[in-house]
Amino acid sequence: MYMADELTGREKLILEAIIKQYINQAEPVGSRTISKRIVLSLSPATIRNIMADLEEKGFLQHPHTSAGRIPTDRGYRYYVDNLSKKQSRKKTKKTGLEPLSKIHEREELMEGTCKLLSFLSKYVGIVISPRITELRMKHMDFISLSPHRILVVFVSETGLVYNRIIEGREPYTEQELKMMNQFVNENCEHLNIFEIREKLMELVSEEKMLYKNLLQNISLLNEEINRSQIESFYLQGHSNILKHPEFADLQKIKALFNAFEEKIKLIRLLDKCIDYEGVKVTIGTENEDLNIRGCSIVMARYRMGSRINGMLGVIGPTRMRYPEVIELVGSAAKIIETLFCEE
Amino acid sequence: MYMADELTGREKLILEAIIKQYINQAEPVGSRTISKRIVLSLSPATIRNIMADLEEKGFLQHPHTSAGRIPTDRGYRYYVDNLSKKQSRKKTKKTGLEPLSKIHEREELMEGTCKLLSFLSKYVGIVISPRITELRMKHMDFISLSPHRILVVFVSETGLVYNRIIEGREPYTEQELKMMNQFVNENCEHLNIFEIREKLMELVSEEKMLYKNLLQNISLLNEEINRSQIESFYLQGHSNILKHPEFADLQKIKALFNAFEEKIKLIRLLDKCIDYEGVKVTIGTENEDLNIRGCSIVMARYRMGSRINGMLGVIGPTRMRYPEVIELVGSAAKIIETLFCEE
DNA sequence: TATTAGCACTCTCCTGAATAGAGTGCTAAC
DNA sequence: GTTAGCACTCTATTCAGGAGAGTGCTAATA
Repeated sequence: MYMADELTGREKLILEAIIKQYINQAEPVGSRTISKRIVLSLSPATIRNIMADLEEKGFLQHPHTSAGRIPTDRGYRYYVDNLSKKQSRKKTKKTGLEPLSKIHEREELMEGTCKLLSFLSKYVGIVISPRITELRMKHMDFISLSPHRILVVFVSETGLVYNRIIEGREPYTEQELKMMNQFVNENCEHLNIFEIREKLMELVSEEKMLYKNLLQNISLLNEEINRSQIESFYLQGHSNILKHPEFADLQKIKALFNAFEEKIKLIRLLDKCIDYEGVKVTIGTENEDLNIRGCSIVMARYRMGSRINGMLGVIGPTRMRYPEVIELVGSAAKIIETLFCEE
Repeated sequence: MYMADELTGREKLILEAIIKQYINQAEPVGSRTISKRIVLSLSPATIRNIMADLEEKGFLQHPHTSAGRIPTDRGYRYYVDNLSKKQSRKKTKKTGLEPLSKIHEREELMEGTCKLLSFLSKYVGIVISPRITELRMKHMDFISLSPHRILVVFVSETGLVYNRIIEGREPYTEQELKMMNQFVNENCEHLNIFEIREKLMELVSEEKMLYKNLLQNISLLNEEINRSQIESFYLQGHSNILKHPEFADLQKIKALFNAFEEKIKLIRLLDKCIDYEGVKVTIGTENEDLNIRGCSIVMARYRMGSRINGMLGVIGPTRMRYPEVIELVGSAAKIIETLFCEE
């Protein structure tokens, strides 16, 4: 799939110059421009020859005969993998993410991170909370709302709070709830939601019938767990995307905004980076979702505690300021990690 | 401001016909079209005369000399107040909101309502949860996360859950927390968050020093309360708005999407309907926010229990299917109310 | 052999003129 | 009061022409 034709030093230099220029100006880059910009003093004619070579190899393309070149997705990929890395870590200057360290509440932190990602990148920010299934219990409450309905509050060791209402066919007694509460909080610390369910099973087999109704409905929790993933999804900066000239076309805007509203699809798309160490960049057609063609995604996962994964990142046009955004996303992931670890 | 010139029966009929036609077709309406559509058999020339009258009175306008008429904001207002009402309640046919009655969890219900509002209206749906300050306590939990941080879970009588983390300068003991927990749950049922704070004040003056640190920081809750309003705000159907021809202009889209991202401003805008009984319609320039010019808002508040107010509604172009949307929003408010009352 | 200058060629974008079409406003007749 | 007729206005579309940007190729040059 990925042809291994290496580029000469000069080709690399020119490819990089073209991409940088295009990222800044959003217009096809001509040979004259590069001839002037570049350190090597080469005439436009020479540049043209090299450009033709780069086009043949699939790194550049031509909107039409008499226009300059623009990078292909493959061109961007080469740039991200081979050309942009050196400069990316110059000094650890201000990232702009500093305000985050003052937030101590999950929802607020997630939303705040998302806003900052969008604000600093000028693209669209995404943050996904850790799944509840990855969290270990610190405290759990079963609160009676009505004889048929229990509110379950789950607090993780990392301080994240999830709440769900479960609805049963049979009524519960306050008595039952109290016992549940006590049992779970005394016996289930450090367990995740599945393990807690196991423990409850054991309890029932010991003291049969006492919790019959309760347990029957605890299994409902499982269905609910899946849904909770959707709720913990943050997307910010929709209007940012409109500032970029590649989205001057109404059709493209529509397609993209449709994609943004299908949270479930987006989550699936992003899930693919969950095994990836570090910042993952997905460029244009590397994404399967057709509505997202023309866009790149820069994502990183973050860990909370032992193996608790959430994700955050940025979506923008393929013509993205990659080095800057990659660093931003990386820093954000690190900040979130340290914020939740220090407790 | 609002001139009281009444319209003749014929003028009303024609104004209504023009507005209906324009709402459907989104194009300036000519005299020929109306002449054919209308029950009265009048020639285009006569219609033109009446149109000129309506324009003089401020109900219609002319994009340019040789175009048909389009309604002014005032025209829409007259239509909504005087013309559209008769048909609006024909039969209580299916609203499409039925799936809501199966949802029993606050966040899910709010988001689901918002999605349905947007889906059924084809405009943008808005839902605002009740303020925590309006809610009465059913249960409250103070859970220790670390010596300096307490998670406060507040469950209202209506089953809404809010959680906040408060951070103190002085450390708390588990002991103190337990006493707090017990005291609040035994003495503060049915109270709102402010009243609970009062009660805690009393407690401290009785048993001085014991809860010193705790109380000092309970006041922090107040700051947090304000912020919580922002979190309970749902907006859905951004891409719907792009389907309407009045938003073919990129500038308009940008302005509107900027408005959508400034949640706080939006909330303030919508707050104005909180004292209004029934469904409130705000048309075009009746809104102060410049970014929202060209849009109408149809909102209704809903009550949960005694005086607990939330709001829901729809934002769309001034060329909106008012009767239908007004009925939709009204039904949605009623459904939410009954869902939370029956417990 | 690599580089460069020169030049014809291609394609886009902008402008202005011409034209068709929709709908009005006015006048005079019914 | 209503209507037919007609001149008029304004928009939207199409088409041709010209400027501009940038290429691709060829032949000359170092």
